[in-house]
Amino acid sequence: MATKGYDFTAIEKKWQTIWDEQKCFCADHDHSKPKYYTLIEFPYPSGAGLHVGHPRSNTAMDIIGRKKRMEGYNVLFPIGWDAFGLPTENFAIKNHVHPAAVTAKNIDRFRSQLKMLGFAFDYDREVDTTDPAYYRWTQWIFLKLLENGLAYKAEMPINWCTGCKVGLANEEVVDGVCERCGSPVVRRVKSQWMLRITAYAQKLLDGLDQVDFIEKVKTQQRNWIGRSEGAELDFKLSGCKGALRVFTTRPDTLFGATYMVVSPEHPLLREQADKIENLDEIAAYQQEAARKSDFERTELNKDKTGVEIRGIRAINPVNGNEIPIWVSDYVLVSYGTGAIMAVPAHDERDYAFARKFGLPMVEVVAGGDIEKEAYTDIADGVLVNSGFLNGMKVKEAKAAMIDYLEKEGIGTRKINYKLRDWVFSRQRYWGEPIPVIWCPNCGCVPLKEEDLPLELPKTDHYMPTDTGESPLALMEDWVNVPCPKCGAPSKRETDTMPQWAGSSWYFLRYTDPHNDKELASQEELSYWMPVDWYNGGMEHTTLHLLYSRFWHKFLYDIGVVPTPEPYQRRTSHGMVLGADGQKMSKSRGNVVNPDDVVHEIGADAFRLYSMFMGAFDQAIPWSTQGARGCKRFLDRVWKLQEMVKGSEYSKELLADTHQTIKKVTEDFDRMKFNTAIAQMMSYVNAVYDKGSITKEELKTLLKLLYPVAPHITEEMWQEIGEKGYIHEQSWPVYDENALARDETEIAVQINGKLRLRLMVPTSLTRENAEEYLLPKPEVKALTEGKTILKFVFIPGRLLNIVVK
RNA sequence: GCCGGUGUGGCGGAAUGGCAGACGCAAGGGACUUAAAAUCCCUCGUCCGAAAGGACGUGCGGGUUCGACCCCCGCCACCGGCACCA
Repeated sequence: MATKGYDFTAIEKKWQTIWDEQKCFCADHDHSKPKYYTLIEFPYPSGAGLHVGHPRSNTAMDIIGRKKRMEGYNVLFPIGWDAFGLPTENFAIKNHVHPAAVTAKNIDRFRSQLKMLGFAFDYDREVDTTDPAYYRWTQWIFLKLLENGLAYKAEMPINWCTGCKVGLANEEVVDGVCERCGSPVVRRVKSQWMLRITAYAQKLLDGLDQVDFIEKVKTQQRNWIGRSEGAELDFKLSGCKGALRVFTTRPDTLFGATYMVVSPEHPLLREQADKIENLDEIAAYQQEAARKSDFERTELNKDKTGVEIRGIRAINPVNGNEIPIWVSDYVLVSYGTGAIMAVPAHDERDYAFARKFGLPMVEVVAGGDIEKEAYTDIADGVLVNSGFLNGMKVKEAKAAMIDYLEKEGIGTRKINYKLRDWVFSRQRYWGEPIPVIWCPNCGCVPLKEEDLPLELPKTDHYMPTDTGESPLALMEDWVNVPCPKCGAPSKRETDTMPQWAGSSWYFLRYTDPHNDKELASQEELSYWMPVDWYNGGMEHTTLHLLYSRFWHKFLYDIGVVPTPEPYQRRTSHGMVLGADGQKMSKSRGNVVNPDDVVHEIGADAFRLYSMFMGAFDQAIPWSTQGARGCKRFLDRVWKLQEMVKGSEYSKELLADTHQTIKKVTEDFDRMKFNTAIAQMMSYVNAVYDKGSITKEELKTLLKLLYPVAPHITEEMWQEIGEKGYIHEQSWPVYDENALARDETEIAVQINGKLRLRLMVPTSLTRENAEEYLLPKPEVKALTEGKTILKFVFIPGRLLNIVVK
């Protein structure tokens, strides 16, 4: 459909060239002005090009940044490329093109698409995570983590993707399949590099109190970290030596522990193998469990499975009862100690398990009916059948039991976190090489800082291996090196880092992107950090956002960065859905291409629609018709040039003009872009009703609209004969006094029902309303012959008279 | 199952204790035009009514309040996240 109106193609090209050539939006190196650092999640340059959803976040922060510049701030709004990653590698494998070549091509495409949309990025500060000059510092941070005991290698059950042949972080497994390739994920034991994020669990939790993140992000992070308080205690074993250690949040129910459960991967099963009488049965169960991911284990939870370990039993430390030990996959090896004491009377899962296998149950908290269900209330219950705890409330009993356990040396107070350490290795080519060497004499030898970056060897052998080794393992020239310490023939680590590595500190590099002495200078970091406003998707709340806070806090602790938190404010945008209300995807055929949209209605209209389509934090379906409506609005704005009469603010529109400045200013700061735009539309409608606009009014409107639609407003600024650029102007301010009107319309209600609308003086207050309003004939007619019980007046809003 | 979010016209949404439906889309009517497009103007929640006007109306059921889309209690549906987390 051909749309007429202003020539957006020529105008947008013109201004993009001017901005680019004159470097209008490069952050100032002069630090005397106050700074403002706006950040978007840097894109992964996929082969599909920019998605129609990208502009939503980008435009929002572009608006904030452009407005902040007009308010006198030195704004940093950088862009870069999160370019390591599996899709690129997979594409390279499939099409026999080197990942580096694919990446370079994709970045060029993304850059030109972003420029086409007119974002005010500082292109002088572009970063690329695959550039050795960048990942040199990613590797440097890894060495620091290693040096500080936060990186370690561990043999542990990991999620093994049967498609990618790599270990995945738990966080990367979605619905039991690999987040990236969709293949089933199984459990497998492998030696992996781990990062001890759990050491920062409490700091990550506490830090949330100091930042301005939207509440649901904080809640999600807190839940993810999952702090719980309880006790860790030992159950002695009968039939063999040793003890079984468990974590419990309900030490008060210890008298009710009637059996124990260990996870299928629990070391007890190996250590006590010679005592266990039914090893075959247990081995079969272990094998079955290994095939299931955590998700499947939980999905099948309606029918609990398990095997009793015969030959060893446990002794309840408070009453000396000998109780059975079971193996079941409803207990996870990765949480707590991988073993539990089961209190079926007061835990739903234990209850279901005990019912299925006919295990005994002892009520130790009175208040429920354990014949019907587990009684889990912790507020009102009173302890029974529990020796010295009898008669206590749950909270009191918990404390008393912990004291007892500590006194008797059975157990200790313990805080546990749901958060698990971060599986950091990938058996892939397209990632940062982990800079360590394995020496037969010295063990793990880190590279020296001056030997960084350890570059990815340029090779065509980037195919994954069936053995699960990294492709780098096959490159003998690269792998075989002398030990830096003793000179003995050694081998390089061949695993690479996950994509999350490069994105965990990129916001630091933006402050000083060309520094080849340190990741960024103290001077630049102290000026720019923290990021003032970071917007991104909810899907990154628990992965990227938590990982980068962890790295940042670590860097703070070792004195590399000046702030304990990286981001002061975090907001989130809603997804852009297809026109059918479904998630956009190639297979559904509902994908909208930004190139097509810009071609038809221009970048300004696209930006405008992205912000107008609905509440910023909600998912909204795309509507091509709706986007055209925004183009129509810009055409109406363009034609205002022909309607200019007079210079200063006109009396007729004075209140409207100031109201618009106020509304737009406040709504932009609150991310209520849709209502800010609606206000400008109403203002333009009012101008059309009046038939003319003054020069000052038009200038103000253009400034307000500029952050959303920068090209058309720059052009009109010039067209109406103004000097300089609109982006150099200062943001309009409103005058509270000018908002005042003499008269205002109020609603008149009788018993809460709307009866009429009335113009009254704005000055009318609660005190004088009754004597002014009651004698009015319109009001009198409504109250005729009735008794007035109550008179409610809200200035400027309404009058409600309660009558009988 | 747990946690979070959402529920308002034909559609996207607005109103966070005070006139429900701003703004936009779609639709219908009109003007301009040889005609169409574009543009401009009007109408546009449902029901009753010729109209004036009235009744009903924000997922459902209760409650608080002079007054509830908004707050409280109990449900339902959809979306998202997490999950035998002991």
